Amino acid sequence: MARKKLVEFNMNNILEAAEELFEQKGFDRTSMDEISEKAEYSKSTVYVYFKSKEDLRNHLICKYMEILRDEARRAAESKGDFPKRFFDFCNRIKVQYDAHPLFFTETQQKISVKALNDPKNATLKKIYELGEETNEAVADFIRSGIDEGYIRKDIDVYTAVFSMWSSIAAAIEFSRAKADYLKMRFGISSENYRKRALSLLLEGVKA
Amino acid sequence: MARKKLVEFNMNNILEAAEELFEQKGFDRTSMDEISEKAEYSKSTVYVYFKSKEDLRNHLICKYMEILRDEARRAAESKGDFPKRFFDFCNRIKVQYDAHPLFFTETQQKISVKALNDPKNATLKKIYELGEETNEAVADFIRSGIDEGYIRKDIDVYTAVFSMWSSIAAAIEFSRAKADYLKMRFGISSENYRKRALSLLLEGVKA
Amino acid sequence: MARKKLVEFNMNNILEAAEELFEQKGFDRTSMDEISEKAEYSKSTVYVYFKSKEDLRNHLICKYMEILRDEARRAAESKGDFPKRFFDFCNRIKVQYDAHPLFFTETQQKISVKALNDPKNATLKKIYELGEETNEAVADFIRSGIDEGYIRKDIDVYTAVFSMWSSIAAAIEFSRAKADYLKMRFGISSENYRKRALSLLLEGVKA
Amino acid sequence: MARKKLVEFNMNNILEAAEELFEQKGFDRTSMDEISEKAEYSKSTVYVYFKSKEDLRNHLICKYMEILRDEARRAAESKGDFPKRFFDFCNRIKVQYDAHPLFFTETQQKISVKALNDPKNATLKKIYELGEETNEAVADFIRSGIDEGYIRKDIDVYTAVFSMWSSIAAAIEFSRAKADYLKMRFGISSENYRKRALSLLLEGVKA
DNA sequence: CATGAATGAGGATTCATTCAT
DNA sequence: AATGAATGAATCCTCATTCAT
Repeated sequence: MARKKLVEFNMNNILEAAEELFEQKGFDRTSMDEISEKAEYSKSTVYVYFKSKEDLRNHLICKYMEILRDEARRAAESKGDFPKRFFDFCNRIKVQYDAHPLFFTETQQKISVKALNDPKNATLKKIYELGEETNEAVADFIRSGIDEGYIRKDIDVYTAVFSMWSSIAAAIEFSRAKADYLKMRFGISSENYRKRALSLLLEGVKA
Repeated sequence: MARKKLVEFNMNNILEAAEELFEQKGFDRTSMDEISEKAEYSKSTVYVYFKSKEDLRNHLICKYMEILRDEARRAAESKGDFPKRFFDFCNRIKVQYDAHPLFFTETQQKISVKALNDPKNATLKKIYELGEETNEAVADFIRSGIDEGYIRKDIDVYTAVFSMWSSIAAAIEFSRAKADYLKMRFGISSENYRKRALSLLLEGVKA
Repeated sequence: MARKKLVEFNMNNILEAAEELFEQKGFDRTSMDEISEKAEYSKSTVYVYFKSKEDLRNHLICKYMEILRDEARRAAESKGDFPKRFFDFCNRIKVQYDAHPLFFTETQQKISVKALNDPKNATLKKIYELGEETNEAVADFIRSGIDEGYIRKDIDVYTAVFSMWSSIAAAIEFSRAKADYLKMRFGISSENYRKRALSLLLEGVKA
Repeated sequence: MARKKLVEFNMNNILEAAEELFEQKGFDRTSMDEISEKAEYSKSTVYVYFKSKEDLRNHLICKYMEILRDEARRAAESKGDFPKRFFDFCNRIKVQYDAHPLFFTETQQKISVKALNDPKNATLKKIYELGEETNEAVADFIRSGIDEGYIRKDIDVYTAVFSMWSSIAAAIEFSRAKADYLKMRFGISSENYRKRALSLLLEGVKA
């Protein structure tokens, strides 16, 4: 029905406004007033679609987690030699991060705790599930590197999953947060730094 | 003078109260009322010592940066084989992180921007300088690893400085944030995970 | 018609939900959302049947007033010695109060004023009329006590009507509101207290 | 100190404004905005003096309870024949009720429950204590009527305390709430009605 | 130096009600 | 008849900061 589409359309408008503001000023410093104004709905209408500010954030996290899972699955299923696939994956993640600056920050929070505290919240549950699916996909990706013979066999897959993931995130975030500084102080471009840093990571798991 | 000591004493009391609250509830969610109450000073007295809430935070960052620089220098000057010194360094950082959960979060912010915006602010200037001193010390540490022959010669020192540092931070933070999850889901202790993740990092720079 | 029955059925469902909520949380603290949810109708449907929240309350008052009038008439027409009939009446009122905790509160409000302000409101008019019918019935009841010789002849009937009625209400309300307190502090049961208090009232009109 | 007096002065101004508004529009329908405006303080200042709207109400209840206790003690200590003292007491209560229309409503609530739920709240504790002191004073008053021989000896004192008190309240409230109606419908003045109703009550305890 | 008092400017959330379908 | 959507107006409460003493 057109009904359903309209609802989705409205929700997306609000989510987009919220996302942009959260990115600019941070969650706590963004007011529902600002969100509703930016989204061009009345404040009460925002509350029709999202139970609370926190709910709004959780929906965003959900969106990020979906992207993340999809990228991870895509990487796991991709073909080619491992280093190439690794850099491809990192680049795609970088693109997402550019599009959604809160991508990492929000994605790495202790959602599990939240979910346990409020077991009725469907969004939180979904976030948890998406996390599991993502871990599995990244694990598959690592395993394919092992099968290929690029990654050494004795590595602990899940340690690698988390360690790689958090280091990749750190490298991407740093390359962006300190882009100006890196350029000014060491004459190195953000992209260049990122490549080198990711290479070091890759080196760490090589057979 | 006793004057000076008293001032320092009071400032420390307030800073400690603020730190504890920022750690527990986050900066934005902590009120000056709560800080003054916890520190057992009147709210106005807090304003005598710190110009604003933001000023309070900057003082804390300064403290963290000093710790960080000192640890980095200590690592650079330490003796022994590189892997041992590396893990020693990481362990000491971990101890600091346990003592100050905001250690990384606050330390990695884009202070540089702040400093440029408000060039009169002595605290911000100091933070910037401490950052430079720390980088230098970590660079020395990496160089000593190269001299020793453990780290490969062709590595770019400053890439390694930042990459190592952000990955170490990521590993330590993750090991703590997800301790329960790691235990429950993979039966691995936080400490154990951290060791493995840091080994991977070390592997990445090995000659 | 089936139509009419359906309408009545729906109205009753809504009224019951509203009553329960008003009793639990008070009129002002109950929202139309809650009422519609509890009644399992959409909020807009509630507005189809009742013009406003106030209208909902007036319908409830009407219901209470009808009950009250019927009990008063029943008392006036009952047979036996006056004290017996008096306690019977009080007991039945008590039963109604237990079933409808707002029975007294709502019933004793200054409806008359409301009615004068909005002379088009049929519900308010009905409330006023029911009030008059009730007074008449209670007056008959008192007169029957005089005829029987139990109540002294020189009493002013309408003073007795109102005085008795408001004191009975006070005794019943108090016996319930303070049941725990009476038990704990004086070891007297709610029912026992009520009997004694009502006896004192009866004593006051005895010949 | 002048300090303390100023504080008390401010609190009283706010309390008076709140009382007037609560009387006019009811507790739930009165906003903190209105109170602060009427009291001519900023809304935040109101919150400096009273923790919440509920706190404001509790302070008012406290005030009423003090008045009540004082009147009860005064009655207990008064001299003369019992009926005279009884009517004197009722008249003084009536004066207080005229001055504070919420006197009865607020005074008769189930404070005990509140107090138990929030044992740290000093105001609630005080309300409870004042209630006890009042009961004791009214009991003394009844006992003095027994000693004098006016009230019959076999009466249960505490039943009489509560029954008398709630009936007196009911009579006074009714005489005022329905003053217009009584005049219009039965040609009897509010005062006249009250006297008769109170006489009936007195009759009920006579020896 | 230390503090009590006072406040303007929000800030999240609620709610009765209307309207188009 | 029944309802989903939308909202303006409130509502309670918080908070960083200033100022007089």
